[in-house]
This record gives sequence, C-alpha cells and structure tokens, in this order.
Amino acid sequence: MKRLTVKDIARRAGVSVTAVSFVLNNKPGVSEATRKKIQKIIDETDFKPNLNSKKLLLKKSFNICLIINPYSSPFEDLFYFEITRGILNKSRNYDYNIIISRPILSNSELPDIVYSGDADGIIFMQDIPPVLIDKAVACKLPFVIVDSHSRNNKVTSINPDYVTAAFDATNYLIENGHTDIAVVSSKIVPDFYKQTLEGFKSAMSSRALPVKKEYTEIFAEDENSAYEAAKLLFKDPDHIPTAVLCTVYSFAIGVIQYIKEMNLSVPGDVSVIGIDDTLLSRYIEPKLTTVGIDKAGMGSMALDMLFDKINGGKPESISLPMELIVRNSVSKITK
Amino acid sequence: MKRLTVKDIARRAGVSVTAVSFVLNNKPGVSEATRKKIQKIIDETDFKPNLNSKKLLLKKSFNICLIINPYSSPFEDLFYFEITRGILNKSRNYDYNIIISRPILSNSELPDIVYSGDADGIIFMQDIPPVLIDKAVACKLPFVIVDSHSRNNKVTSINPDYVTAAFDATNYLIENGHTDIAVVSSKIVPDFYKQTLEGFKSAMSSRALPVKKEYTEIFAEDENSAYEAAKLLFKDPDHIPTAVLCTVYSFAIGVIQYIKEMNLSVPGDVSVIGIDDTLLSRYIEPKLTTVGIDKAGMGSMALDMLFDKINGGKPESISLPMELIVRNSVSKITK
DNA sequence: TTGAAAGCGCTAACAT
DNA sequence: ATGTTAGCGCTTTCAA
Repeated sequence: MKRLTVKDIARRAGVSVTAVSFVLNNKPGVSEATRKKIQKIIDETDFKPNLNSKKLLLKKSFNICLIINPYSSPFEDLFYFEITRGILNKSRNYDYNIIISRPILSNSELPDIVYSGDADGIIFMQDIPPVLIDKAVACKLPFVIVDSHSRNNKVTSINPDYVTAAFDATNYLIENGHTDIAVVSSKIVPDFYKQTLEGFKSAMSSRALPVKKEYTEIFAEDENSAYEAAKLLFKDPDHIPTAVLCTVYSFAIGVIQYIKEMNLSVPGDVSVIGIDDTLLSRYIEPKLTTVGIDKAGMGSMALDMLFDKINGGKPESISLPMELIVRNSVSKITK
Repeated sequence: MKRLTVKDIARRAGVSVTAVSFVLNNKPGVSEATRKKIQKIIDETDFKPNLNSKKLLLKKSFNICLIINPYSSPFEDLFYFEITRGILNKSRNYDYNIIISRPILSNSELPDIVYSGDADGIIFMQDIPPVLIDKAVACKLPFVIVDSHSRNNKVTSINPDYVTAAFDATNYLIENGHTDIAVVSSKIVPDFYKQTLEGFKSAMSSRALPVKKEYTEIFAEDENSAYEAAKLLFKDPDHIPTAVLCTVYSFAIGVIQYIKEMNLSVPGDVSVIGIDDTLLSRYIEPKLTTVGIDKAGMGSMALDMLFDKINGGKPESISLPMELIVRNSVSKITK
C-alpha cells in the first residue's frame, strides 16, 4: 500500500489539492462545506502529509541543532544534561525536532547539518571558539549560546553570573568563620576562570582577608583530576585550608572523596562549597552546599530566545543570577 | 547571498548537474578530469548539497526516532540515559540523526513524526503497549525495542535477562548468610515484575528457603515511593529483614535513605542489593552492590540491529546477561 | 562519458 | 470559492 498524498485526498474528496492544503494548514479560502468534506477523508484515511516536501518548498528543516563540545555533552556532564532536559521539554511548544550533534572536536568546523539545510537554528552549549561563531554568522543561521561566559551584545547568549556566584560562595564560607580558603578551579574556559577568581578575590578583600597564591592556583578538569589536585593541596597535614571552594560541582565531588579517604570529615575538618549544582550534589555524602542555577529554565529560555531570533528578533545577551543552596558540606568555625 | 545548488556548481564547472551529483555521491560515470574539475569548485565554494531535496526524492528522512514513555525518558531516568548515550555514540557510524520524541502519554498513538515520513526507523525504550507495536508494524517502519521484557520472535528486541539477574542478586545475599530477604519491586511493567519475582523465588527455593508473602508484595515506582515503602517494611523494629532486594536501582536509593534515617547502618544492620546500575549507584553511600548490564552497549547494539532491519534483516529477539557488581551495600551475616 | 528532463509531495501564486 | 500549475533541489533514467 503506497502512502497517500494530497493528490489522493483531493481526488477522493473531489476537490483540488489547494483545498486540501488549506484544510491541512488551517488556512481560509475554502467553504465550510468543503472543509468538512475534506476533513472527513483526512480523518478516515488517517492522512498525515509528508514533511519533507513541505521542508523543501518552505526551505525550513523544522530542526534545531544542539552543538556541543566534549565538555558540554549532555551525555557526559550532568550540568548540560539538565539544560538539555529543559530544552527538550520546551520543544513541545514548538513543532521542531531537537537534534543533538556529535560533539565537535575540530574547533574550526561546525557539523555538516548546519550546512546542508537541515537545521533552522543552533543552540551552542558553553563557550565556543570565535571562529565557529563567525561561521554560524556567515551561514546566517540564528543561534544562541547557553552557559556562555562572555557577554557580547552582537550575539544572543545566556550567561550565569559566575562572578557573583563565586563571591556568594566565598562570602558564605567567610560568614561561617573560614579564612583559610583554597580554590580548585578550571582553566578550560579562560573567562570562567577569570570570573570565578574575581568573585573569590573580591569577597576575600571585602573582608580584608589575604589571598594566598598557593590556594588560588589549583586546577582541575573533572572529578578525577580534582581528586588528584586535592592530594597536592592536602600534602602537608599541618598546613591545610579549613575550606575549599570548587568552581565546578564535579571538582567538589573529587575533593570530598579525597578528604574522606584521608579519614578527615567533611564538613567537620574541612568544609567544601561548590559552584553549579546537579542531581549528584544531593546524592553524595555529605550533601553538597553550592551555588546553583535553574538549568532547565536556562534551556527553556534558550529555546525561546532562539525562536525570537528566528523570527527576526535582535540579539540579546542576558545575565542570570545564581543562588546559594545550603546543604551539609560547610560547617561553622568557632575559635 | 543565496545558497548554492547543484545547478550553480554545474554551471561554474561547465558540466551537467548529473556529473555534479555523481561526484557528490562518489558514483562512477564521470571522467577523472571532470571529477577533478567539479571537486575543485565544490571545495572552493564549500558547497554542501541540500539534504531535504535528497530526502524527498529518496523517500528517506535519515532520522531515527527514539520513542519513550515518561518512565523511560533518558532525561528522567538515568538507566535510559545511559542507553541513549550508547545510541548517540553509535550514531556517528551512520549518517542519521537521532530524534528523541516527546514522551508518549496516550498509549494508543505514536508521535506524528513516524507518520509524516520524518523517521526511517524507531527505537522503543522499555516495553510498549501491543497496540503501538501493531501501529508501528502497520506503517511499515522498522523498529527495535530495547530493554524489552517479553521475548517475541516477530519483533526485534533486546531483553536483559532479569530472571537470572534477580536469581544472582538473591543468591549473593544467601551466600552472605541472609535468609530474611524482602523484595521491593515494580508493577509498572508486569512482565518485569514476573521475571524478577521468578528469579528471586527460584534462588530462595534452590536453598530451601521460605518465601514470605509480606516480603514479596512491596511495591514502588520511584525513589520516593520506595522510601515510603521502606517505612512500612521497617515499621516493626523487632521484625525487620536482614536484606532487601530492590528490583530497580532507584528503589535501592530510596530504601537506603530511609534505613539511614532510622539510624540503622547499611550494610551493618541491613544489606541492600539492587538490579540495574547507574552512575548514581557509585555516588551514594554506601556504594550500591547491584546486578548491572552494559547499557551503552545495549543502545549501540539496538542501533545496529535497527539498521540491519532497515536493510531487510529478519526480526530477532536477543537476551542479554547481567552481571553482579559487588560494592559496599551487602555484608556477611555470621550467626 | 555526458546532458536533458522527469519527478519526489507539497504550498502558494495565479487564473478562473 | 475553487482549480491549475510552477517550483523547492536533488537523483536517476534515458538518450545522445
């Protein structure tokens, strides 16, 4: 049995294809009687028009492409996982498919899908090299960058306020009596490093606390390297910080694990605070105190902003506040 | 600047569109000289043919649709999350997009995408109602069911061996001296309930151990309801099981949490073993001993089987073994 | 080896 | 209000 086409429906209803098309797309131009007649045939035959022909004619793919790098894959990092969940949920509001690209590795080429007319818009996860932004601009595809770190009014982006986040986290530590605070941070995205360090330093200096260089140059890329970094940080048992600020949630997990393996207690002996929050933060022991953001909301917002741009809206770069989530990994020092 | 078409390339190269098409698709029928000439233009202009026209002509969408229900959403349940990761990774081998459908709720209708010619194949996650299988068969779309529970040689499916999994889990408990074993299980998928219970019972009876009814009729749907179920199970402090078999990893998490809140220790006072393994199992405290399966491998396999079916292969229903993963939630009883 | 032309199924401009 | 038809950009058949 061949698939039905508008022609078949038109023939069966004894009308023209135009009429059928109008009915399918709820457009005026057909009498109520014909509309009913056509609708009846459509219902009876359970006819669904072929999307590809529509796509070809309208030069639209009804696809949105999620472009990720290995660090921002929703299937590797739970932070982006939750953003993607928000995007996917929101996509019900639009008749578009969300296509998750294979992670880009080259840093100089966008995936083929954007060139072959198979995407109407792009959502970039995390910062991407300027070269790629230029390419996206060049092929005239609307895009938005979610979890971007550099505000730039020429592109549409959503930027969590990591400066304030680091400030708030540090401040919370200080309020709890901590002054010896180490920072485990990431240099993968330079702007992110700059922002979190800025927040940390300004919180410290607002209380006239010194910033020790050996406590601000500890770097990690993921849970494992954070664990290794903790080894170095806690090398000398007579000289350990009372608190650690981890600029990524997974760093906190690695650091906590190492502290526990040293038979020290979190937060009894050392307090740990994170930036970013994922479902893991609630499952580890102790539950992680951190500064979080509504990730699903960010994803949802990204899609709205993208469609605004698709519909001719101006680029806008917005900053989103993060909020302190107090759980059990920080304790008060009284001395 | 308008997008280039094969016509443009043909004109620039001074050849026919046929020749261009042959070059694009690496087909014979053009002389080496013309091929070179055309390739040069293609490279210079960075030409990528429009996919939609190809799709329309070939009646292929180059899309694979992942059909999920609310319980099997990769963005809600980490078990399916890891399967999806495997599917996505494997999809690099094929030039197809993976489209995650909105979760189906109706149980009587497949998503529009399968009817509008926008998918060449379907991967169903978890069991689906027979009505939907019939619909999928009716629209002649190849499909595979991953994490299916009912083997059926007329459809292609991947079935983890939950009977043996439950048997092995129970057996491990028994080997560690446990005889008073409660089961927290799920009735959402009836076959799954039947299989896990069968495995449990046969392990018990193979050691001539009695199966208590009040220990096999404890049901949950997720972490929270498992937590609630644990409340009931541990109501009478003088009469608690020494071990709990949780047929879903998330049940184990809820049960462990409740036990800990009662100030009992896992596994000191009560041992807990799970079926299924996700990344959470390694982050909770104690780390969960469970029976796991290579989920990404299952996803990867599903895609291969789907393409086999797309290419005319016969349906095949395969069973996959699960393996005991010993971590820290079960202790030996010596009395 | 090369090129002309048909046609995939739809929408919309245009004619009636 | 209704029908006719061009055409989206490609692949492939057929003829030269």
